[in-house]
Amino acid sequence: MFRGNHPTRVDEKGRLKVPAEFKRVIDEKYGQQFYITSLDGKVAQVYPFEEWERIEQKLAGLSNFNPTKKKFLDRTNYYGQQVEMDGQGRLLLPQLLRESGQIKGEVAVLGNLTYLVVRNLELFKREIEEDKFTPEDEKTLDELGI
Amino acid sequence: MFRGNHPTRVDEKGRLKVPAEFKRVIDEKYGQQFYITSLDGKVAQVYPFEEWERIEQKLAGLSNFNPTKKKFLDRTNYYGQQVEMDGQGRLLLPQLLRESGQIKGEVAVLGNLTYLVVRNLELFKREIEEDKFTPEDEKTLDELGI
DNA sequence: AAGATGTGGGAGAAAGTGGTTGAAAGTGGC
DNA sequence: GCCACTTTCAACCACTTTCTCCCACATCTT
Repeated sequence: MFRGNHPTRVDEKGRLKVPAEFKRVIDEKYGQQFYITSLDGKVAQVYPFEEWERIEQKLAGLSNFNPTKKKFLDRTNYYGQQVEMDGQGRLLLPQLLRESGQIKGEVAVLGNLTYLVVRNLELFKREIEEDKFTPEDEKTLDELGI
Repeated sequence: MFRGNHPTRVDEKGRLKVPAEFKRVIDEKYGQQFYITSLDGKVAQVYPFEEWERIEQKLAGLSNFNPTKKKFLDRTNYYGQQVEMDGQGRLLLPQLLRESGQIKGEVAVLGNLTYLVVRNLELFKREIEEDKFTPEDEKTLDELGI
């Protein structure tokens, strides 16, 4: 399971260094193959290939004419690419995603249990500053006892 | 199995360079023959010939008077052509399809498991931007645990 | 200080591109 | 119906660009 935030950088060739913390989890549980995609073009989602296959299996249960399935696959196909980790533990991010999400230079790599999320650090920071907690948010958290 | 998006271009002669990633899969599992067709004229579907034959076999099980079969064959015959990959790994796209789907210049080649989908990159991008996820879509995905 | 982690860059291989030539198919006239 | 001309197409060749792999150095951590 991936957890937490490890800031790192994407070099000029578009290679993402997988933080050592996450690398350990990968070496333990997964292979070298990944599926990198996105739903919105803003953040890259990095799935160990085994995890992505599980999602495909779940989708397989839906009709091909299900509009949600179509939208989901259109997006993930548009942004997606299967990539292999190199000997230095780096992943080449698809060019389309680097451009649309400005995923270059300083980025945040966030653990999201079964997959990793990569996003431009500066944009992330700005989003957090702008998206304040509302009273409803606080109420929701209260009810959960957080 | 074909997966993900590999943007490429169709040259002035209408030749599609098969992205190396997909080429590897083809060399491994299939021959040099393809059947290129479409159901809507907007996107080209590129089947390794062996896969297309499987579809034909499935259709063979239906009556010739089945209206769905008739429509399907009318369309795929209208757009379809059998083509062979050249020594440089390129496929000549049927002219009809190049025109009706504006499949020229920058295109996306999308893996769709057993076949490839080719579509104009700009049109694809526009479609994704316009076709937003609705709250119902999110609910459906939630229920699947995605 | 030594090992582990992160970074950059260069050489060679692979992928991608464009053009030319010869063959084949199509067309029209005799 | 046959022949000759025209046009299109497919195969091949050669060049350019990109990418991948690997090496070496820098920096951080224990």
